[in-house]
Amino acid sequence: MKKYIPILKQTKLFDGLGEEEISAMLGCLQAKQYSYKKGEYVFRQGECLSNITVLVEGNLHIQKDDYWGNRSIINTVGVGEMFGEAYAAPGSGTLLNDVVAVEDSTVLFFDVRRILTVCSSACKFHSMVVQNLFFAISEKNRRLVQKLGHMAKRSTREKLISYLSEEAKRQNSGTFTIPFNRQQLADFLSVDRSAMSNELCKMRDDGLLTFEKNRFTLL
Amino acid sequence: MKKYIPILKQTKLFDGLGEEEISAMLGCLQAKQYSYKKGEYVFRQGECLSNITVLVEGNLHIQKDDYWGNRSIINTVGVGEMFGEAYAAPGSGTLLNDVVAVEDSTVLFFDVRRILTVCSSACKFHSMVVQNLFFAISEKNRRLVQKLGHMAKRSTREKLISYLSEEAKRQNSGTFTIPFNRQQLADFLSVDRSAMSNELCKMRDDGLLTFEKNRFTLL
DNA sequence: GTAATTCGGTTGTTTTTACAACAGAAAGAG
DNA sequence: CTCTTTCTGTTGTAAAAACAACCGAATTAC
Repeated sequence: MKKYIPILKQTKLFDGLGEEEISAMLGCLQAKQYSYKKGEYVFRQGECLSNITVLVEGNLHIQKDDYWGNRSIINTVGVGEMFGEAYAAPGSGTLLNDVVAVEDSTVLFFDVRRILTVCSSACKFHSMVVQNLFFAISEKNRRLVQKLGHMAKRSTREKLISYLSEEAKRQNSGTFTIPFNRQQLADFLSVDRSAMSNELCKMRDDGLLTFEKNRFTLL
Repeated sequence: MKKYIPILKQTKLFDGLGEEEISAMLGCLQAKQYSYKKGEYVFRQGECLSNITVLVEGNLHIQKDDYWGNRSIINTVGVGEMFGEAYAAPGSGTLLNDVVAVEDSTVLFFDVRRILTVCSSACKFHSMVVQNLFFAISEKNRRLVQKLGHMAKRSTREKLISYLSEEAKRQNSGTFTIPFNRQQLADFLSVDRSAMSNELCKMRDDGLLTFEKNRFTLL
């Protein structure tokens, strides 16, 4: 687990802490490490969470499948990102979505109660971590609202423009890659894949953008 | 401002604190009180927030209008609820939405830095309030994900069922009222009002539900 | 009380999307 | 290398939503 400390140092959760301090906290927070093969579930809808987790290898999707097989991708989790933090509060209820590995992935689990309860031992960074937790979840909140903004658009084209513009802005470049293939992007925006594919090509023909695989350029 | 202390005592932000403690904190947090007439803006998109606010009277909508006048209602804020907390972190950027009073409303403003910085004076409840803040934003996060769930549904009927079912569950009753009129509900679910109205009536004819104004019963 | 405005429902038309089926290209397995 | 599977784009059709226009009822303003 030690080898992931440089990654943890980069996370929002441990922002401001040194490697030695993180190392000390790993024990204090009862960190556990699990690995998942591509396609495996990390969590399933309806489960009770008692951990905050950090992805240290791979890629995850937070998603939901309905009775008819329609998939909706809520969010992606990249290396260094956290998930499960919205269920840390007592009385949060059960998980609303599935969390699934879209690549071979490794996840660190931290005991929620250990984070929220100031421990008696030497590690005095709990209050800092709680504030980090608050900042991190704030950012997620803002991103969820942005996603709502994409999905609120009435047409597929507008949804695409809304999403791709944000991504360009976020990556500070008119050329950027997205973490989705076509089907996943359609599931993320809640539209039909073939219709979306069609719309993308029309937008290219209209001179709005170019693309190759998951690399896009806005014009 | 004192008269709102019983309301503040009921909020998630001050959960666990007594009236005297809240009273003390009002000064410590530099609370300010503002009132808004129906239709007035509390905040506008693009503003910088440096306050966490609590609604103590009235009703607010967090919403966004696009260039063509399409309105999208992100969320409602009821008495005792908080808003702006997602922008408390440094580097949060500017507000993505408008916040508007849909009734005559009164709002209390609290200085964010005062909340996050432990003050030197006697009031020792800051860490508790930060944790409360974290729990509150967690819940908002889960509700946003639920809203994404409604909006991810492909048809207007499914969106309605998804939203109304959740509302029934939340209010623990098959009969419940919603905080929207028809236009607002349409803006909330991002669909056309007349089409939605039509669909609601079809659903009633199909025996799925009954309604009168903003009072619904699921069958 | 009357006028004006808002609100909810209805209908017909146009536009958009979903759905289904297929084909070529690319990627992966053996 | 060859076979299989996945991925992306394409097309036509059916279904659904958006849009516009209108009406009566309810609410609000004066």
